[in-house]
Amino acid sequence: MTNQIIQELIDRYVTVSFQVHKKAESLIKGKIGDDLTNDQHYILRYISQSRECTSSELADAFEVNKSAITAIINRMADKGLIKRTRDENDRRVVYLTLTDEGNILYQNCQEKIQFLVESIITQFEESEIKNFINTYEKLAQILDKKKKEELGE
Amino acid sequence: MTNQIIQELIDRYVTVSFQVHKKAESLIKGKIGDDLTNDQHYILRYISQSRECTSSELADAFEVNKSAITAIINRMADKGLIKRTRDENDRRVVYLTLTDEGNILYQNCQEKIQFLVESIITQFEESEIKNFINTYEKLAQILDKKKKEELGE
DNA sequence: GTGAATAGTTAAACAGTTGAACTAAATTAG
DNA sequence: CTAATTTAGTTCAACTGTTTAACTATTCAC
Repeated sequence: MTNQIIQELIDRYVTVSFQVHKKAESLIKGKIGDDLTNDQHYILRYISQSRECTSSELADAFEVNKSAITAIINRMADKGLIKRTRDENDRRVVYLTLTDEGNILYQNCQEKIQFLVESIITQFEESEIKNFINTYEKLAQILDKKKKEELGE
Repeated sequence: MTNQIIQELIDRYVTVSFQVHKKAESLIKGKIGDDLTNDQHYILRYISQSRECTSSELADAFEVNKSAITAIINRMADKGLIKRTRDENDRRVVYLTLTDEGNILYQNCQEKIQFLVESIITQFEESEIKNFINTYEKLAQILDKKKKEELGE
């Protein structure tokens, strides 16, 4: 690739990734409504998909400090959406689970988001969207490696 | 596409887009350092690329309220990075420009981010990354249309 | 058993966001 | 030409998310 082509690709990538993220967040927010923030919805998703979810795991996945997770979980626990349970074997560990109320709210939002994403994905050819997601996943791996490199320096 | 395939694609997409966004933000933050937030850096980028940038335009691009932009611009103007200039023809309008200091800081960060993105992009075959960005841009358009549909309802 | 590591919390400080109320200027409609 | 409406932007209160540093409580390693 020539320098010029690379410059152009960088510019297009930076612009479009920003735009897509902002637009997607905005659409999802419209679906979720005022009961949850997007982050909170994603945390409910993460907890419901993980077998034994802890604050540290969330902090890792979200790439934020554990205290940021504590704050979010506090708010959601106050609203009765999440329950904390101490591990009896290692009493430092706290497992996070959805309450019934949290689960109902999550499923409700999830369904709407599912519809939204489906209505978007199905506008692409199957091969195009599959290639897209494949590259996206490769990108995630590369970013992960990059992150570890930077930390290792 | 069968329902099952669609479900799987939705799940992969939601997961990977979240991951890539978090990882990319985290890497960029590492490059920018403590002088700017990622949002602030992107605002500098936007202003420096736009000929006559206003708060309303930024609010539109960022999909947030104008008052959110006012708050960000206030902080950056206080730090001497951005200058406000009233339009003499339409005195409601305020144009935003970078100060020299703002421009130097921006260029400095921009260079590092450029290197970062380049080191990532060049790990893909030219055709793969081009296809990826093409689909990404198509996605941006679809999301835009979707947004307008939702507003129109 | 003592010192280091781990899981999580707390508190202060700040960035980002919303919604509503506001100012000031421009546009439009009668 | 005035009055009502729209537009650009700001202010304020309230809230979410984040970081950093200091802290508690527990477990691990030697």
